[in-house]
Amino acid sequence: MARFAKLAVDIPRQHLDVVYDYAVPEALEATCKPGCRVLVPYGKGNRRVEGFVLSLCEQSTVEGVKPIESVVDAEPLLTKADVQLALWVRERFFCTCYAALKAMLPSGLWLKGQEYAVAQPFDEQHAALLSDEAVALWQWLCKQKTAVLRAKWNKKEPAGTARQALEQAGIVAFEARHAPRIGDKQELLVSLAEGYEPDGDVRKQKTAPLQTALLQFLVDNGPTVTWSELRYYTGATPPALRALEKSGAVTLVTRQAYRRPDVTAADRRIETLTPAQQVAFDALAEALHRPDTAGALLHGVTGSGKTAVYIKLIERVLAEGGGALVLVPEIALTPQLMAQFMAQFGKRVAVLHSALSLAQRYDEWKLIRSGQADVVVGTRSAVFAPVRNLSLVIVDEEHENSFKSENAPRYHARDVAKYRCRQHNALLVLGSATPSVETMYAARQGDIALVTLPGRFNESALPPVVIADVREDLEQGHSGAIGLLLRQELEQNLERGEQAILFVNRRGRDRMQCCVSCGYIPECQACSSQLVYHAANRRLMCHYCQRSLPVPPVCPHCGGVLKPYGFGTQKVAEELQALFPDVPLLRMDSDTTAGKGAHEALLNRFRDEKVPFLVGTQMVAKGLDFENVTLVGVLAADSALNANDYRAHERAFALMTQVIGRAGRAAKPGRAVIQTFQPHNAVLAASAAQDYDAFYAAEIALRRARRLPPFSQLLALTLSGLLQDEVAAAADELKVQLAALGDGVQVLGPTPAALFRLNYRYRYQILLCGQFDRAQRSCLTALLADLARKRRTVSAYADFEPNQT
DNA sequence: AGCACGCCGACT
DNA sequence: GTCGGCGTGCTC
Repeated sequence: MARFAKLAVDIPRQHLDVVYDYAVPEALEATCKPGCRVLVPYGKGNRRVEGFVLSLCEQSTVEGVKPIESVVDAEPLLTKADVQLALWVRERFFCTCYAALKAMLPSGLWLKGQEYAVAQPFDEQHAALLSDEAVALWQWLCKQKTAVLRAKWNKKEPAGTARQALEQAGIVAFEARHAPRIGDKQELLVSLAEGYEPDGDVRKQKTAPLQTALLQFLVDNGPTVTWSELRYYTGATPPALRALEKSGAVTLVTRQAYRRPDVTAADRRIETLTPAQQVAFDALAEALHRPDTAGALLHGVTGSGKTAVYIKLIERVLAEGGGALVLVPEIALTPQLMAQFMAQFGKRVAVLHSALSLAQRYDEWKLIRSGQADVVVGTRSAVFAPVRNLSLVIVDEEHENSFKSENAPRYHARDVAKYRCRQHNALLVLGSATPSVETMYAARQGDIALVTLPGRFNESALPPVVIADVREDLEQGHSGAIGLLLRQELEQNLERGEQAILFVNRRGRDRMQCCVSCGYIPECQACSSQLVYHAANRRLMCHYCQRSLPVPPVCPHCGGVLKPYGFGTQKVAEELQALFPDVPLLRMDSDTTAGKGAHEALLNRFRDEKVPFLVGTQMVAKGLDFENVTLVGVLAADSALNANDYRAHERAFALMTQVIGRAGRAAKPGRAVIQTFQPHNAVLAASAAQDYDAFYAAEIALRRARRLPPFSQLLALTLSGLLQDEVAAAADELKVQLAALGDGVQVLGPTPAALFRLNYRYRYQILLCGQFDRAQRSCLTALLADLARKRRTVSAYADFEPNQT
C-alpha cells in the first residue's frame, strides 16, 4: 500500500513548481490513485489547494510531509501517458506542471471553492449574551434547506451587528467546500413494463387521462422514451408518472445525458477520390502502417481536396479500431469542413472549441474519453483530447499561428501533436497549401514524408494578378483607400453582375491624428497603443486592453484639430459606398460577426443574395468558395510584409496566396489586385504567381543566413512591471546572468517589447537564439525563479518560438 | 499568494 | 519596553 503521493500542486508562482510529497492517510489509500485530483493543505496557513497525483510511493525523504485532505475524483482523470505529456510540456514551454495538466482537461472540471455559513450549536452562557436579532438570525440559518453561501449570509443583515456577534462568538462559522463547476447531466428514461398489455380500461381513461396519454405515447413511439420528451408531447406530470411506476405499468431508469452542440451536416458525402487524391491517400495510408514514420506533410493548394483525403484516412483508421484527431485553426472559419465531417461520421464526431458552453465541452470530452466519439475535430486545445487508441492526428492549415497559445501554458499544438503521435505510435499529418518554412524544411530533409496533392479541382487557370503601385496614385493626388486601378476593376465587375471581395487588415474606421501642429495620435492610458475609432460606439478603442475613450474635441496636446488618418474595414466600406452609392455591400470583421452564427449568416447572405461587394479582415481569406466571386482586392499588402517579425514574410505569403485563391474558383475567369508601396517585392511576386517553391527557396536561404528557425530555436523572455526603471534594471541584470547558458546561445536585447506598455505595465524583451538542451532549459528556469524571488515587483516569463517577436 | 520571522523606528 | 511597518524567505 502506498504511503506517499507525488503531487503537482496548484501553486501561484512558477519558481515554486516542484513535485511535492504528501502522505496518503489510510482512509484514502483505496481512492487515491495516480491521475486523481486531491485537496491538500499548503503553505504556512495550510490553505486548501488542488493537486494532481502524479505517482504513488512507499518512501519519502522529505521532512514534515503533510497529509492529503481529500480525494476529488472517483476515477483517475489522467493516464500515465498524460502525466508524461504534461511533464514534457512543462519542460518545452516553460510552464508549471499543474498548468500543463490543467490545459489537458475541460474547464468544467475545475473546482470552485466557495464559502458557506454553517450554524453551530451554542450553550446557555452564550445565549445570554446574544441579542434577539442574533438569535433570530441563527434560527433562520438553521432552517435553510440548502447550504448558505457566505455572500448570501452577508446580505441577510447588511448592518451586521447581530451577524458579527454570531461570527465572533463562533456560533456561525465558515466552511469552504469545493465542487466542480459543471455537473453530470442525467436523464430519466421511461419504458413500458414487460408484458404490459394496453387494455381498454375505460374507467381509468376517464379518471387519469394523463396516465392514459402517457402510456399511449409509449405504445406508439417505441418502448423507451425520455421523460423530457414524454412531458413535451403528452403534457404528463410527475404525479402521473409516479402512479404508473407504482402500478408497475412503466419502469424508470436514469442514464447519463450529453449536452451536444448541433452542427449541420453537409448534404453530400464524399465517396470516391480523384486519381490525384488517391495517390496522396495511398502514400499516407502506407505511412499509417509503418510504425517508425515521424509524420507527413500533405502539401496541396486550396481547392485540391485535402478534406477528402483526410476523410478517407480517418475511415481507414476507424475500420481498424483506432481513433482520429483533427485540429483546425478556428472552427468558425471552417464550417464547410465541419459539415463534411458531420455528414461522414455523424454522432461519432466530437467537436471541441471555445464557442461551446462549458457543459457542452465537458460532455464532448466525456464522450471522447468513453470511446463513444472516436473522431475529434477541434481547435488548439483539442490536441489534448483523450481519444481512445489514438492512431491519426491531422493538423489542417498547419502554418496558422492560432495553433500557438499566447498565454500559459504557451504550447504549440503542432508540437504537442507530434509528441502525442510518438507516444501512441500514431501518424501525424500536417496539411497546408502554404506550409510553414519549418515544416517544409523537415519534409525536404526527409524527417517527415512529403506528399503533394497537385492541381486545383477543375484546373481553372490562376487568376491574373495585378500589382497596383499606390505611389502612382499619390502622385496623381489620389489618396483614397481604393486606388484608381482597383476602382476600374470594381466598375467592370459590377457591370458583369459578378461579386468582389476587398481585403483590409484592420477593423474599425479611422485612426485619429492631431492635424497641423504636433502630429499627436491619441494613445491608450494603460498601453502604448494607438487608439482606433469605432463608429458603433463613437469612441476610441484600445485593441489590446479594451479600454475606450470619448473622442476629444481638440488635440489634447496643442489644441489643434484632430483629423482622420489610416483606414480600416469600416472606412473602406464608407469609401466604397461613396463611389457606388446604390450598390449594396457587406462588411465582415470581428465587430460585425460578434454574435453566435453571425459569421455564417453573413457569408450566406453574400452567396445567396449575390451582394456585389464584401469588405473584410483576415476572416474573408479563409474557407470561402463562391462561384460568382471574380475579383479580389488587397488594399494594403505592405503592413503584412513589414511586420517586425521573422515570420512576417511567411505570413504575408500565406495570406496573399489565400486571398488571391478566392478569385475565380469556378468557370468564370478571376482577377486579383494587390495595392502596395513595394511593387517589386519578391514575396508579393511569389504569391501573385502562386509559386510556393520560389517563396520557400528565398526564405529558407534567408533563415539559414540569419540562423533563424529551423536552423535554431528562438526563445523570448518578457519582463514586465509597473515601474519602468525596475523592469529595465531587472532585464539588464538577467542579460548578464544569461551568459551562464554558454556560447551556443545568442542573447539579444533587452529591448522594449513590441507593445511597450500593456495595462499600465512596462515590458522589456530578451531574445535567445540557439539550440536549447535539457540542461540549458533548467538553467534558464532557475534564473527566472531567482529573478522572481529577488524582484517581487517584476514578473517574467519565457515563450518558446513565440508568434510575435 | 500568503504567512512568519526579524529588524528598526516611534511612541507609551 | 512594546507595538507595528515592511523587507526577506519559505511553502511537501
